[in-house]
Amino acid sequence: MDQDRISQAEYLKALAHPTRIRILELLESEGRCVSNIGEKLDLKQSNISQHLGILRSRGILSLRREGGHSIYCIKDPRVTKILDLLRG
Amino acid sequence: MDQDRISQAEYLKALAHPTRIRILELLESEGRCVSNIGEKLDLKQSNISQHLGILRSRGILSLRREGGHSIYCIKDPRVTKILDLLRG
DNA sequence: CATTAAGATTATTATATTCTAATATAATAT
DNA sequence: ATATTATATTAGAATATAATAATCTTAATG
Repeated sequence: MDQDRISQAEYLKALAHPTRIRILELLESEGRCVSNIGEKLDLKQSNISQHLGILRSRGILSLRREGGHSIYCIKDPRVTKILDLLRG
Repeated sequence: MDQDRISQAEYLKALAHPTRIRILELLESEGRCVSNIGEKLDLKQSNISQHLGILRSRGILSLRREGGHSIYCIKDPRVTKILDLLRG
C-alpha cells in the first residue's frame, strides 16, 4: 500500500535532523534523562524535549520514569543499524 | 565533527519522502527514464524531475543519457539496505 | 500546603519543503 | 530550419518544521 511509504518516510524524517542524530548517538551507549542530554548538547530544554517527543512518537525511543526523571532509551534497534550504515 | 551529523541528516532527508521512496523502489529492479517513472507513479513530470534531482544531488542516484532519455539508476547501495531495514 | 525541580506543552516567528504551472533547453525527427 | 519529444529549471503559493520563549504539570521536599 501507499500508506507504507508514508510511514517509512515519517520514520526517516524523524531521524533526519542533526540534533536528533546526536541524541541517538548519546543514547546508543545508555539511557539518559532530558537534563543529562541537555548538558551534553547545550541546547534549550524545551527544544530537546520536543526532539525526544518526535523520536518517541515514532516508536524510536521509549521512556520510563525514575525518581523525578524521565529516562529515554533506544527502543527500535533498526536505528542503530541505519546510523551504522550512514557512518559506513 | 558536527558536520557529519548534518550530512547524515541531509542524506536521510533525501530519502524521507513517500514519492522518493516509491521512485527508489522502482529503481531497485532496473534503471528507468523520467517518463517511465512518470507512468508508474502518475505524477507531474516536473515533480518527478525535482525528486530525481534531489536524490541525485545527494549522490543516491546516477544519471546517464541514452538516446533522448535520461536513465536514472541507484548509485549508492546503502539505500537499498536502509529500505530493507524499514520493510524489516 | 507552598516551593522547587524536571519535564512537557503551547504560541510565535523564521525558515524550509512541496506542489503546480509556466518556461527553457536539448536531442531527434520531418 | 521547424516541430516534437523528453527533461530541466524557475517562480510562487501552500504547507510543514524548527527554535525560542513562555506557560503548564507533576512529583518530591521542606
